[in-house]
Amino acid sequence: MLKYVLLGFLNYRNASGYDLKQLMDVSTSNFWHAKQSQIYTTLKKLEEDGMVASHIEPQESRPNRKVYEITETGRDDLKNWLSQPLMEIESRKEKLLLKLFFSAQLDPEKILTQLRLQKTLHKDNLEKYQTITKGVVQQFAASTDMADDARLWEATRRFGELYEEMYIRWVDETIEKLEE
Amino acid sequence: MLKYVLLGFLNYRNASGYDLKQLMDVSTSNFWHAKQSQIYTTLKKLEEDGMVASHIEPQESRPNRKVYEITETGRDDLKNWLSQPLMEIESRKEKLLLKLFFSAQLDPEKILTQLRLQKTLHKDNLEKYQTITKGVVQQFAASTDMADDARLWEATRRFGELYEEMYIRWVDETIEKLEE
DNA sequence: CCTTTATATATAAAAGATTATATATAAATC
DNA sequence: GATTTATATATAATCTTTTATATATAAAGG
Repeated sequence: MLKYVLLGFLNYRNASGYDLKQLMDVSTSNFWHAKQSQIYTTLKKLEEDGMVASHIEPQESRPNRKVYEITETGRDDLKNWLSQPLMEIESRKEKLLLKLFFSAQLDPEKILTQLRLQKTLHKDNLEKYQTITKGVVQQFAASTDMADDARLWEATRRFGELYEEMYIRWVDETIEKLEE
Repeated sequence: MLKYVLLGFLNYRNASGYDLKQLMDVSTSNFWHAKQSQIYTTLKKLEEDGMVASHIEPQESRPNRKVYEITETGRDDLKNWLSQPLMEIESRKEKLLLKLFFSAQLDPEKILTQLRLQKTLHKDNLEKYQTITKGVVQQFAASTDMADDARLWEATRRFGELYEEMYIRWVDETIEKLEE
């Protein structure tokens, strides 16, 4: 999948591994994230497969940039993937729920503390979605002729916001029930 | 992490790899799932590490069962993990959002079709949480002295329900905005 | 003056997870 | 009579992801 994130970005403009990591962190990290090392190894594989091509851009006093561009093959693969419908729903992994599920033998106070901590973390995250990320989307929208893109990006930001709101509501509800 | 799911179940009662797969499918699959092959290889590793012990239960006309039980070491490890607080929020991966994010170049009708399809899938899933899974929790609660456990299990079921409701609302909202 | 942050790429090793395949039989469905 | 479902375990190969490490320097902050 990371493959398609990288092709997706490179379809807009050429970028280095470093650029792609920055782009992901401010835009897709909400629903798709990757470590730096994975991005570099995936780019390498994409080049071997002829999906992207690269050239070195020399820099003074900084390591040279290796800038990638998408090839026709890559563009075809991306468009093919985009048009392929998803027939299944995504499965989640939530460590907190896992702990909760097996926490009956534990001191009841301990799981409450953990729930309260997670609530704080999710509240901070919600604020992030309501400020920073919205700004990023608006910037993109204002500076380009990508009105369609901005609508789609706003929809993905909105998902993050709704998710965090739901999560916080669930934690509140759960704490209340466990305190009885 | 799968390690702790298996130890968590074995802390209740002895079970085979097959049993554990069944248990996960009806209870934790909402927030933690695993393929059969991963369960078997993880059990093997847990035995090598002295976290579980196994014995063969012969059966006629069926392959013999390999039944695992948790050891003291395993129990200690599980309790230690349970009491360790989670300092970070879980990151998600959502293919649908990824596609949506890069779908501007695509035929706009295509992404709407995919959104509608996902809505159907999530609606089915919501129904599942409201019927079958609730029944499983109630069964457990009625048949045992595990009232505390049942409250925690209900909380994890409730998460799945809230998540699906949120998801469906988001799809509706997004379809509406894109149809304008 | 010292530490941190930002810029930039790369690889090795390990862990986690999926896909595919093999074997075996009873019971139920078509 | 043929296929599917359920019972049961196991491994090989591959793919995905994380953790850790190495190198190098300018600018900004404390």
